[in-house]
Amino acid sequence: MALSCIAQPMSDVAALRARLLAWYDENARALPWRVPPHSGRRADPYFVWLSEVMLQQTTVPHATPYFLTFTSRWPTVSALAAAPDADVMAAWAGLGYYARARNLLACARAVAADHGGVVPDTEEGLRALPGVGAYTAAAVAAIAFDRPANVVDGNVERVMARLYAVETPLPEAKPELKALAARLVADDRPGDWAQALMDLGATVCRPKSPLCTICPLLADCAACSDAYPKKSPKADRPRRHGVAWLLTKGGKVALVRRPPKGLLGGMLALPTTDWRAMPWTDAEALAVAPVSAAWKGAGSIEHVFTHFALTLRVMRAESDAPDVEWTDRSGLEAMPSVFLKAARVGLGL
DNA sequence: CAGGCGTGGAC
DNA sequence: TGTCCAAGCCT
Repeated sequence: MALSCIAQPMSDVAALRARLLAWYDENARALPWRVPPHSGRRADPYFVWLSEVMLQQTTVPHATPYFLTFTSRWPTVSALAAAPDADVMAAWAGLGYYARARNLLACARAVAADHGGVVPDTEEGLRALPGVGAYTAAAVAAIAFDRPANVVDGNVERVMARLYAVETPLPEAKPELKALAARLVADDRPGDWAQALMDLGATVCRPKSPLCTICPLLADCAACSDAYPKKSPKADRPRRHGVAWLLTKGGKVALVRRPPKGLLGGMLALPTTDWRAMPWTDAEALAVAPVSAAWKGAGSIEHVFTHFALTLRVMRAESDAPDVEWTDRSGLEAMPSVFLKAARVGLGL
């Protein structure tokens, strides 16, 4: 991309805002939790909050079916608050970052118990809820309540870094990028402004191959390329090894509930050994098997988490066991993806 | 406050 | 294959 960039004076905030809002009027994405610009309606605060939590570090295509399932099954925050933990965790299975589901339920119950089932309408009130950080509080305040909050997510950081050719690398540049975004916030259409910036980042000012030739902020932009944001090098990812125990009884599989905190916390899972740097020999693994049985190798899977890669061997046996939950094949989908993959391989599916 | 915390898709 | 993510939050 070799466009010539002639950035406007930094003072011309009103013109920049007008250009982006006009672009948004024509190009706003239609999403299930949204209302179109100039519709005269506000989005349901529960829908906005739920969608924002699901979209944390998660793509729109991945989150959308979960959003539709949740809102169909639990149409209000009070309905969600009344749901059993196991139902909500199972419905979240596959979406990742399971602390979000635990906090989601805690948040819904706090809203039901402490706020009469009404989502708080200020950044401060929202920020006090579990799982609601600076970004989500600002996003809900702006989008659901039209408050002039500074909504800064990864999209907005990228747009600011390019608009102003910020040389500081991420994550160090975060405060600087947030301050640049704050200069553009105004009382006019704050919800649309926030969504316009994020839509621009998602569809035009993309991480790779930005569409600078059709960008409504081309004349404002100091970069007109993907040369920004600069990024600090990230640490490499270690590998760990584990063994998963696929214990069957007839057509059923034994599942356990993982401890409430930490990796995959609170989720149904296959029993496993520890996940450690050194691969497990058969003898080492069998010494810590959950039950004595005729364990046989049934394959292995690779799975990549945020901060390590896992090689998980699957050992299978037919037996009985105490303190487990027996599930049929359909119940496997209540597990995180790593265990679903392991179960499928072990069962030969 | 740097690191823990998932997943599936793009290239 | 490996690399880089995508609308962050919590401790």
